Amino acid sequence: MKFTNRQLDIIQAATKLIGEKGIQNLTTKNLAAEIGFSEAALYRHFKNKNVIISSILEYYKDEIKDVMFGIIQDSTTGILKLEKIIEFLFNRFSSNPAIIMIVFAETSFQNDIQLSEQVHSILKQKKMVFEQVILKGQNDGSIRMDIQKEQLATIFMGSLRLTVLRWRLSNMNFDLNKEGDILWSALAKVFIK
Amino acid sequence: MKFTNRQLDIIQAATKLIGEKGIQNLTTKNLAAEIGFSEAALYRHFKNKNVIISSILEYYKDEIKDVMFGIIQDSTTGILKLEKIIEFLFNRFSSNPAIIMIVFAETSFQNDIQLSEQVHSILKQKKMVFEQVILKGQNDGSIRMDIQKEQLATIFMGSLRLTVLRWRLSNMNFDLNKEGDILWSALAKVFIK
Amino acid sequence: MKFTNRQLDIIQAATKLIGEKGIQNLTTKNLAAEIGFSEAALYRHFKNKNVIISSILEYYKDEIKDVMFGIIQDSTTGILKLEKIIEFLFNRFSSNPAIIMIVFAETSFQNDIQLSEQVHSILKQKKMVFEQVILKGQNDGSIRMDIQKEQLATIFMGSLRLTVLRWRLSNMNFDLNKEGDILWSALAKVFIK
Amino acid sequence: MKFTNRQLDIIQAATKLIGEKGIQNLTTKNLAAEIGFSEAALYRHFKNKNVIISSILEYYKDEIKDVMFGIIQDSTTGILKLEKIIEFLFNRFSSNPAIIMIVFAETSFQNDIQLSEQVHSILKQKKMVFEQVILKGQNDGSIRMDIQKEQLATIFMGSLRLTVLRWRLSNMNFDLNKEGDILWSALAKVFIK
DNA sequence: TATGAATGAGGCTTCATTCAT
DNA sequence: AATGAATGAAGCCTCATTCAT
Repeated sequence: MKFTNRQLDIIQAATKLIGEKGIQNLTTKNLAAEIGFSEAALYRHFKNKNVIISSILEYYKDEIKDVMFGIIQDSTTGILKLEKIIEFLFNRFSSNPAIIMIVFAETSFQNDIQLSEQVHSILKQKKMVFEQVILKGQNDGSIRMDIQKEQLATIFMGSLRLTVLRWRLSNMNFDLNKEGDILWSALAKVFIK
Repeated sequence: MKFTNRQLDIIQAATKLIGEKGIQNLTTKNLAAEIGFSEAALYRHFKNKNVIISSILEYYKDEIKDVMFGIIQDSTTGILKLEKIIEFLFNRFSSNPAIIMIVFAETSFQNDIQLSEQVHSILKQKKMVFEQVILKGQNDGSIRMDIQKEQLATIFMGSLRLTVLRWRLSNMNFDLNKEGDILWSALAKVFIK
Repeated sequence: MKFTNRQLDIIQAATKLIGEKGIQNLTTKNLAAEIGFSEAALYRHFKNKNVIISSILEYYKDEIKDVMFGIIQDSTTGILKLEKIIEFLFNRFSSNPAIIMIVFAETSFQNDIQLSEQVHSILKQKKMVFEQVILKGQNDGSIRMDIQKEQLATIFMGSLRLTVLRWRLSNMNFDLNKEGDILWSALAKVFIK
Repeated sequence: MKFTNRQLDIIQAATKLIGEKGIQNLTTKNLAAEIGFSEAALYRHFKNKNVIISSILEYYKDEIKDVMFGIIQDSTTGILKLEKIIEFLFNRFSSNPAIIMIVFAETSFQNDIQLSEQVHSILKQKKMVFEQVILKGQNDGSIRMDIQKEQLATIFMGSLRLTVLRWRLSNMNFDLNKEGDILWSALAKVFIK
C-alpha cells in the first residue's frame, strides 16, 4: 500500500475541498474540520501541507493510470482505445467532479517549484501515453497518418480538457457524458484515416 | 479611457506577479512593492483587491477582443481568419508570457463567486466568437461542415490552450511561435473541407 | 463669530455622522464625503480631527447654554424654569436626534485626555446651572428644601438623560416629547414642596 | 460553566482595557498584550472581536443579575430592596471601576447593529427588574403610588447612572460609596409614600 | 494517535495626516 | 481654497506549523 487509511481519508477530504472552491480552500483548518479531527493531527500523517498536495497528485495519477493501461491492453485498434479512454474519463469526472480541479491543476501550483514540476511531469507522462496510443492507431491503420501523433494528442487532450472545464464553470449544468459523446463523434471524424 | 494611468500601472504590475508565480503571488504587499509605493496607495486607485483582479480580467479581455475583431474583419475566408487569430495569439503570449496565466485563469478564482462568474462569462464570449468565425468558414466553403461549429471551436481553443500551457510549464523552453505553426498545420488539415 | 461658514458645515456634517453611528463613524473619509469635498480640505479649516471634535462640543455647549439662559431669565419660579428647560431640551433632541450623541458623549472620548477633560468640564458646568436654578426654586418656595440642590440636580439630569438614551436605543420609536411630558409630571411631583 | 478559564482571562483583560480608555482602547493588539500572548491566540478562544465584546456584556449582565435577584428575594419591603441594590451597585463599581464603562456602554456600540441591540436589550431588562421591585414596593405600601413605576424606575436608574458617570469622569476623586449614601437618602425621600 | 494551546508571518484594509500642485 | 496622491501605523483576522500533554 502506498498510503495508510488515514492518509487516504485526508486525500479524500482534501480532494473534496479543492473540488468545492479550489486550492485556496485547502487550508489545514478546513481540512481538519472536513475530516473531523484536529489540525495538529494532520502532521501525524503527513510531514506538511505540500506533501499532502503532492500525495493527492500522485494518488490520482496512479488511479487514472491504472485504468488507462487496462483500457489500452483490452481494446483492439488505436481509435477504439481512444474512444474507451474518453468514455472512462468523462464518466470518472462526471461521477466525481471534485477530482477535476486536481487532474487539471497545472496552473494552481506555480507558487511552489517542486509541485509545479511534479504537475508538469504528470502532464508530460499523460501526453506520452496518448501519443503511444495514437502511434499504435496509426500503425494499425485506424488513425490518420498525415498529422503527427504529438499534434493529435494535443487536439485530443486539449478539447477534452476544455469540455470538462466548461462543465465545471457552468456548475455542472449540462450532461457531461452526453457532451463527451458529442465531442467524441467529432474527434472520431477528425482522427479517422 | 477605461482606466487611469496609475490603474494601468497596477494592472501591469499585477499581471507580472501573476505571470511569475500565479495568483497566490498577487498579494497587496507584493503588488505595492512591484509598483514601488505603499500598500495603502493601492486603495486610492482601486476599491479593493478583487476589483483589481476583476479589472485585470476586463483589461485583457478588451485588448484581445479588439485585435480579434480587427482580424475577423480584415481576413477573407473563415479558415484564414482562424490562421491569423492563432498567429496573433501565439505571438502575443510569446512576447508577454505573463498574461497567459490571466487569459487562462479560469480555475484560479473558484474561491470567489463573482470572479468565477466573470471568468466563465469571458470564456463563453470567446467561444462564441470562434463559433461565429467557424460558421462563416463553413458558409464560405473554407471549413468542413460535417462537424458542428461548437465542436470545432472546442478543438481549436482546447488544443491552443494546451499548447500554450505546456510552454509555460516547460519554463518556455521551446519556441512557442514555431510550435504554434506546427499546431496550425495540423488544425488546418483537420478543419479544411 | 466663533466659526467660519465652512467650519460650521464641517461641524454639522460631523454631527450627522456621529448621530448616525457614533464617533467611530466620524472618520476623515466619511466626513469629507458627507460634505462633498476632499479629505485634505478638512485640514484647511481645522488643524486636525481632535480640534474638529472639540469644536463640535463647544458649538453645542454654547448653543444650548444660550437658550437655557434665556429660559432662566424669562421664567418666574424655579419650578417653571425647570419645566421650560425640560420642554426645550426634549424638543431640541426630538427635532435633531443627531446631537444627542454629542450632548451625552461623555463616555466616547476617554481615549483622549484633553477631550475627556473638556467633556467633563461641560458636564460640571451644566450641573451647576441646574443647581442654581434649583436653588432659586428653593428660595422662591417652588421647590422642596429637604433635599439638597445637588441631589435634585442629579435626579433631574439623570432621569432626563436616561429617557433620551432609551429613545435613541429604541431607534426613536416612541414620541419623545410625549415621554418628556410624562417624565416631567413625575418630576414635578418629586420636586414640588 | 458558560466560559472557559481562558475566556474569562480574556474578558477580564478586555474589561480592564475598556475601563482605562474606552472601547477604542480594546484592540486585538492591546488585548493580546494585556493577557501576555499573541493576537492569533485570541482566535482560539473567541471567533472574533465582536464575540469577545458580546461575551463581556453577557458576563456582566449575568453577574449583576444574579446578585440582584438574591437581594430582591432576601429583602422584605420594596424600598429596602432598592436600598440594598443601590448599595450593592455602588460598592461593585467602587471596587471595580473598569466595569462601569461596560455596564453603561450603551452609546459605545452604535457602530454595530447586533451589539447595539444586545445593549438595548440588556438595558430594557434591567429597567423591567427595577419596575417590578418598585411595583412590589407600591403594593406593600413602602413606595408612593402617585407616580408610575416606569417613571420611578427612570428616576432611580438615571440618577444612579449619572452619579457613577461623574465619579468616573472625575478620575474617581470622590468617595463613590459615600456619594451613593447621599443620593440614596435623597431618593428615599422621593420614593417614600 | 490525537489534541488544545500557542505563535510568527503575513493577509487585506482603514486610519489620520502631509505635501506638491 | 481645494485636491490627488501618497504614506506609516494600526486595525482585524487567517495561515501553516510546533509542542507539551
